[in-house]
Amino acid sequence: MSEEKSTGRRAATGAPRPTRRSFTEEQVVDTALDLLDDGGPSALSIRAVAGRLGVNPNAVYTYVASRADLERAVIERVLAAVPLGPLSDPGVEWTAAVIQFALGLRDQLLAHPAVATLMMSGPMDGVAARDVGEAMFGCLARGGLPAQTRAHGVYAVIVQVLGAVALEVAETDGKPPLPPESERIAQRRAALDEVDATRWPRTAAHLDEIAAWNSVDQFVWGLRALLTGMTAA
Amino acid sequence: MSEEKSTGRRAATGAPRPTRRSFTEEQVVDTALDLLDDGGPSALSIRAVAGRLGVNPNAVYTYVASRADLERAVIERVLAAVPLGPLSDPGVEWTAAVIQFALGLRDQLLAHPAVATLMMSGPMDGVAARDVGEAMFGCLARGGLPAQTRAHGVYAVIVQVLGAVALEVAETDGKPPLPPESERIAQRRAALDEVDATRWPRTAAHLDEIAAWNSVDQFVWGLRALLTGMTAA
DNA sequence: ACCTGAACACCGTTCAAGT
DNA sequence: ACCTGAACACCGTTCAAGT
Repeated sequence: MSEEKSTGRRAATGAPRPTRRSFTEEQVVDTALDLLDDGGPSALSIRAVAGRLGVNPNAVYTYVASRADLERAVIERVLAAVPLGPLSDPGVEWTAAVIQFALGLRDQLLAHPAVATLMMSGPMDGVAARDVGEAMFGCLARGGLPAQTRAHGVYAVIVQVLGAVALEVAETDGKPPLPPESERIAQRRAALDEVDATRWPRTAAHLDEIAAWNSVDQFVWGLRALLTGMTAA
Repeated sequence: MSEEKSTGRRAATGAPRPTRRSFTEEQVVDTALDLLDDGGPSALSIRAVAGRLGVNPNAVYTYVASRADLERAVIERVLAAVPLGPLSDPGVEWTAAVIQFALGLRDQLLAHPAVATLMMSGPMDGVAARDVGEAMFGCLARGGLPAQTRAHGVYAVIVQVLGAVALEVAETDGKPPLPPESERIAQRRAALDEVDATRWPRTAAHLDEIAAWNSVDQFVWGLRALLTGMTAA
């Protein structure tokens, strides 16, 4: 109906021309996250996103380059919501700060369980991941750890935290809200009744503790052990 | 051509009748693992397994209940090949035994990278996983750790080991053999050149160390820190 | 009991065409 | 520039039928 070239601008202008997109990339990513939260890991697809937005499947490719690209964006979105404040708060002792941060990261991932799985299956090199690393480096430096220990320590903590959350989430259907901890432990405990005590006697002697492997207590215990060991080294 | 009921046996006999299966479940699982090794994570499908076996897609359901079931079987198969000997060798100091076992598990998973990812996305409650847990319990008991510490410690080690391997593998294409460590580190180092030193100064100060996060050295360092911290507690 | 053949309801991605 | 429409080459799983 109107003249497309009415502005008469050319490529000489570095600024991108105003577009007439129906959505923003943020909306597309939000939709993807909604799908994951509503239906678990298998609910995310380009076609499902398109369907929820009311467009043809291929229209999604206006906003993301591929399904993998969309997944990266969702991960970034969730990671960016993790509180980093504790790590740079000079009033909090550094190991307490790491634990507080780790609990916040865990909360965020348990709120979007399907994303936790996604995070373990691709490189974490986005802006939000960098921010996390940077804040961790700051915290360990504040703790007085020598440079080498700092670098090893930052990654060891990330491994412990993401590993624990991923294994925790792997036992759920990936749809938030997850059952409360007590319920998930009880379910594990019930399943452990099937363990053959003749074949795995030492395991059978620890059924209650094993059932609680998916607990905050275990999470913090592992992290504390790691932090203690890092400091000793 | 022949009489199907020639034996005349009935359901009263508990033993299953002899079958005329074209394959064994083991062959099907082997085929699945071959597909993963040849083509990475996305290469595994029921239809691809069927294709490689030369049968119709649904014939695969004679041997596995579902795709998820097949994945569980593949994980079990890989996990069963991890050497547990070190953990029960009384001649090896217990922390050295854990590290030796962990390196063996890492080797096995780096040889089948796609399986490492699979392992983080489902519950690990198979026979092979139980055997690993049992051996770990034995090792930590031999180390003289009190019962409570043992239970926490076994899981913390599993988290650290599987978390590290999963993140390591997540940066590859999942097809063995993976490039040698030096090459993978060099590639990470090159990518890190893009890091904005103004925005992430502490990160920028550690580019060489961060590039080496995917190394055996880092792997052992994290594990040692954890073991040290566990002993102190 | 185990296979084939056919079908259902999906995928990600690409291409050509419209506006 | 962004959308529609159509297509290609896939999925997991189910059902009915053959042997």
